[in-house]
Amino acid sequence: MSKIKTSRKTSKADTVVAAAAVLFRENGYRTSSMRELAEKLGIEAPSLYNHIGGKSQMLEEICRSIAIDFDMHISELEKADKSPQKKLELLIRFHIKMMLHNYDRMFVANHEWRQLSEPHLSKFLQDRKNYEQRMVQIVKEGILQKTFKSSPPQVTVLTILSALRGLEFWHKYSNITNTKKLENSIVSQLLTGIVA
Amino acid sequence: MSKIKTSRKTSKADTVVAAAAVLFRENGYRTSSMRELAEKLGIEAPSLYNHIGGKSQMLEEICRSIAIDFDMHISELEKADKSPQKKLELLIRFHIKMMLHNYDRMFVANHEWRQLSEPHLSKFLQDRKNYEQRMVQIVKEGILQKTFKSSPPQVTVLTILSALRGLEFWHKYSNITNTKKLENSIVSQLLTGIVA
DNA sequence: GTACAAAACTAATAATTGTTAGTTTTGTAA
DNA sequence: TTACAAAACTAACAATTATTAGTTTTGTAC
Repeated sequence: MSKIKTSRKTSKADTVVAAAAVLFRENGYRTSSMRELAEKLGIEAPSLYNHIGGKSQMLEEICRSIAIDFDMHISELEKADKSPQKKLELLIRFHIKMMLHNYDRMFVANHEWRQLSEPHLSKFLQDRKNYEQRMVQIVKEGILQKTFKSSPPQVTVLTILSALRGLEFWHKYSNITNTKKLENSIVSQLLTGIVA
Repeated sequence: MSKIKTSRKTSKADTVVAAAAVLFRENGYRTSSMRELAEKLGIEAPSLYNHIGGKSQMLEEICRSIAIDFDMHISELEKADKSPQKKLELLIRFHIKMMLHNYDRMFVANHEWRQLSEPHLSKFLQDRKNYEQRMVQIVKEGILQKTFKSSPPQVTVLTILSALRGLEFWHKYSNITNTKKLENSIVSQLLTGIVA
C-alpha cells in the first residue's frame, strides 16, 4: 500500500522522523529541505504531510525524545543506592551508549536545538538545566563525603558534559574499536585525569 | 563618507566580517540573512558587496583566521623548551583565552564549519586534523617519560578538545567569575581529574 | 569649485523554500 | 465487486534568499 517501509513496532511517522534525523545530522536542519527528505524516502515532498506535521515538528520530536531518555535515566539513578562516584560513572557510560546507539538523534539534539521555536526552545533549555543541576547535586554529595576534590561543582559538571558531547567524533570508530575499552578510557580520564 | 564605522587599524571589510561573526553566532550561518547583517550595520544589503565578496567568503575568512591562530600558537609551543605537561597546560590555557577574547569567531568556527564549501571545507578539516596530531605527539612524549598515564593518546586528545569546545557556555560568566580561577579549575580537572 | 572614487542606493532576478489544495492511485475489509 | 480510507500524486503559492546591474550620493584632494 505504501512506499514507506515500516517494521513491526514503528509507525510510518517514526520512519519519516528517523530519516529526517539522519538528514538533519548530515546537512543541518536549516540546510535540509523537505524535498531532499522525500527523495530519501522515495516519495514526493507533499506526500510527507500525510505522515508528519511539518519540518519544525520533526525537530521538536527529535529533541524532546532525547530529553526524555536522559530524564528517565537520571531519575532511575537517583533512586538507586550507589556512591556518588558510581553514579557519575554510570551517567558517563549512559551518555556514551546513547551516542553510539542513537547517534543521529543525539547529534541533532546537540547541534540543532537552537532552531527550535518557542515554546519548545525554552522547554528544552529548562530540561537541560534541570539535568545539569541534578548532576551537580551528585557531585556535591561526592565532595561532601571527600571522594571528589573540592572544586566548583558547576565547572566540574559542565566540563564533563562538554567532553561527552564531543563523543560524536568517536561514532565512526565504533565499529573497529572495542567500544568497552573506549568507554573505560574516557571514564578513567574524566574521573582520575591523565597525569600519572 | 561612510555609515560603517572603522577604528584605526581595521578596514571596513573587517568591520563587516566582525559583525557577521556576531550574527552567525547568534542565528547560525544558514539562518542569518544578508539583510539582517546590513540592518545591523545601518545600510542596505546590496551595499555590503562594496566591502566583502559574499556571504560564504565571510564564513571562510572567519574559519581560516581561527585555524591560523591555533596553528601559529602550537608552532611556537613546539619550539619551546618545556615539559609535555607544561605544553599541554599552555595549550589548554590558550584555548580558554581564545574562547574568552574571540568568542564570536571561535563559536562560528566550531559550529558552522560544516557549511563551508569545497575546497575550504577540506582545508579546514585538514588543518584541524594536523593540529590534533601535533597535540597527540605531545601526549605521546609525556607517556614515554612517564608523566602521563599510558592511555590511547588519540582518546586523550579528543576528550580534552571536546571539553574545551564546550567552554562556550562559560563565556557569559566571564565578567562575573574570576577567569583565572576558572582557567585553573579546568586545567586541574583535565590533567588530574576530579577523584580525590 | 571641479574631478574622482568610495560607498551608498533602488530595482530586479532567478532560485529555493515549506506548505496547501485538490485529485488520483492503491490496498484492504465487507 | 463495492466501499472506504490511507497514501501517493500534480500544480501552485507566497515568502525569502543571495546576488547583480545600474545609478546616485557623499566625502576628499587638487
